[in-house]
Amino acid sequence: MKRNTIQRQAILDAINSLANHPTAEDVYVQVIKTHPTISKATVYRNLAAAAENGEIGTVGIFDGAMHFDHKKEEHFHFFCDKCRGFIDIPSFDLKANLTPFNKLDIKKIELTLRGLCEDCK
Amino acid sequence: MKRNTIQRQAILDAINSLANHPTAEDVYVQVIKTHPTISKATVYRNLAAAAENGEIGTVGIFDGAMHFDHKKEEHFHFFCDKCRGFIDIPSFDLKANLTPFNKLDIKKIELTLRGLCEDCK
DNA sequence: TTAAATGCAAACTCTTTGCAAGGAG
DNA sequence: CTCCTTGCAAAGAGTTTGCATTTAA
Repeated sequence: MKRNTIQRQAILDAINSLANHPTAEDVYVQVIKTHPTISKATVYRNLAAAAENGEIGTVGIFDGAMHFDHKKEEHFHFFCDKCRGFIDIPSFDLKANLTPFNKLDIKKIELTLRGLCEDCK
Repeated sequence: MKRNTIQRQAILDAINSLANHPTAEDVYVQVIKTHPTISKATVYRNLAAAAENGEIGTVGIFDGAMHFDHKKEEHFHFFCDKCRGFIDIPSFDLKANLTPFNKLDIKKIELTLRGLCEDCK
């Protein structure tokens, strides 16, 4: 049975207020501003559980660390190889291109574009 | 000036003979069959250099470790969440969907589908 | 009351790095 | 003869886990 702890709420608030694509470390740094005694393990545990439940999304591992996403709906990402930031790309339909693979049970689509963003190019 | 060492050649041979999407560990295990004294650090260094040069590709981090790819041409991947294996998906054109983002300098497209493969579903 | 969640520290895995020795060009 | 590359071992980073304690329900 999942419990509504102060820590859990603070972590979800943090990921929403960042509205970024933060790592566990980013979330931790944000949370300790208001809850200075929280443990980093609690941040990891809650982020993993929230991602599992679909309460938050995961972007993937960039620069060595998993990045989480406050948006739950399917969308794609552009990752700038220079400033290391993300830009959201709205989801579009790929099904027509995947009909030859209709034997596969596709549950999730992860599309990441890499290159240089407008400011960095 | 890049040198043609025995180790470098053995590592490239290994990734081609595996023809999989092996991790550095997988490549190491393959290489020590014929070169038992090679160091794992050498495997990591050569894989990183080869990926940098475009001699090999990278698939991304799955199950905690980077997976490399003997194929250099752009293509996509399906990753089975049960058997943890990859299936190659031929590249298809996404440009039409990305015209609203033509300010971005897109250098690489990484598309990973996740779900269950034919055998696992 | 009681089982789930926390905090802490240690452990774990993958990867990188410093340095002396080896080897390709 | 150079200096790039290797092997080794240690370090590093991100993440997970064991366990006693706390706390939500």
